Amino acid sequence: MARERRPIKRIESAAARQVTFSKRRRGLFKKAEELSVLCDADVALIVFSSTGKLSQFSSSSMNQIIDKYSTNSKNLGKAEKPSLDLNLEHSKYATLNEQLAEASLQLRQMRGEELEGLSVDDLQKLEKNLEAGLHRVLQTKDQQFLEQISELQRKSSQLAEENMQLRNQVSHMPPAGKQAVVDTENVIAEDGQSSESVMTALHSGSSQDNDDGSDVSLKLGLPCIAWK
Amino acid sequence: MARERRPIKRIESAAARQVTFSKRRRGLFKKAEELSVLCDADVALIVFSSTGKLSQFSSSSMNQIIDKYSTNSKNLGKAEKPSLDLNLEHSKYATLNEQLAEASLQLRQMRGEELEGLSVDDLQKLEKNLEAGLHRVLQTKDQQFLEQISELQRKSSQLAEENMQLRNQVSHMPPAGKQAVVDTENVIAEDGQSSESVMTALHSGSSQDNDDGSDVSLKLGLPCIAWK
DNA sequence: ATCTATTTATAAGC
DNA sequence: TGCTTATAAATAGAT
Repeated sequence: MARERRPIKRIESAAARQVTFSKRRRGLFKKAEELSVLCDADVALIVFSSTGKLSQFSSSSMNQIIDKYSTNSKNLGKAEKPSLDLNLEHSKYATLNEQLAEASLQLRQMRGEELEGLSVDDLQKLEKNLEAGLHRVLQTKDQQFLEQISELQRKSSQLAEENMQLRNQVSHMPPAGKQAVVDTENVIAEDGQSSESVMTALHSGSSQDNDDGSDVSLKLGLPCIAWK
Repeated sequence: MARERRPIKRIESAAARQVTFSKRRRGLFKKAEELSVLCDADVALIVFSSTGKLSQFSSSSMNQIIDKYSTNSKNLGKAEKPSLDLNLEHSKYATLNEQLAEASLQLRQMRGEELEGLSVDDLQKLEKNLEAGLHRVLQTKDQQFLEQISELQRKSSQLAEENMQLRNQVSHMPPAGKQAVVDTENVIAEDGQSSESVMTALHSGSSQDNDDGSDVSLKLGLPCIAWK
């Protein structure tokens, strides 16, 4: 990253290694902190230099993060670290409990429960939040519908084209002789379907939907109002 | 480091935060590994995203480094933790953590964030919940408005009545002489105000609102649309 | 995810 | 270590 690229290999010169260590360590810690602040992440960084010197950074309590890590990575059955004192344990537990209670209350209130204690102002904020959330949910749903529709239209076009080709093929067949091995499943109605009727084409074709194997997951039971 | 410097402050937009988190996390992990290789350092990096997801890097065994860290940072031997069911503690803790994570996710989703993984069915359930919640919130708000209106009307009537009595009293006063000790409170109105004009009565009377001391908390700044 | 304009990080040299 | 500078990387914002 500088005058010349340095290969990522162990630096043999102890002096150069030490210099690079200092510079890069500073950069690494800076980036660690920036990540924790910018993205509201919980970050713990422990570095032992080759001489054994310890440096550390943690966005919150190092012990707390390590504990969360141990729990989270479910390396259970570790007799390793009784390092946390009981008070810390308890306060963490209490904190979690509080957070959970708060989150639950918010959830219930968003569902319209336990609104008794709220002021008109609180209610209006809640209303705004709900409307915003509802709006985003509807947008996301619409987007999914549109994607499914596109996919269906693509498939329909493809089927229609196949149909056309098959029809063409049929009309060029010798009028008399019956051939034993003709796969009648793919023979198309003679009057043909217009290109506007893709949905109809799709439905009539759905019973023979053994095409390219990709899966269209439209669920036909969905409310029609949403399609308007 | 890019088109524009980004202030090192929490990124408010969840989407932008997620994008930046991904990019910077990758960079951070890369730098951590480079440091460990170039400088022969022992590095451990633990990152929990704001959504609680764990990422980790360690140049050797994570447990080994954590162990080394505990030893190194705390010579204060704490052999005290009598591991009273450490596993039980951990599982309770883990359960709480899971519940909190679940509740947080639900909250974020109700606010319209992190909808990416949801199916159309999920989205429709969410939509129903939001609509139901919104409906109840609106009902509650309306109810509070109605209560405030009733209270105001009650007060208005009362004021109107007092007003009537006072007016009556004035009209019965002898044009000239002033009487000092007459008890005017119980004099009856001769020509009262019609009962429809309570609001007018309220407004005209508000400047002399030194009545029984009960408090009407209507906030006049509230949006009028809500009153329709 | 991919593409750039910029900002940062940093390798060398002192 | 600290400073300077040329250059390699990282990355913010847009696509």
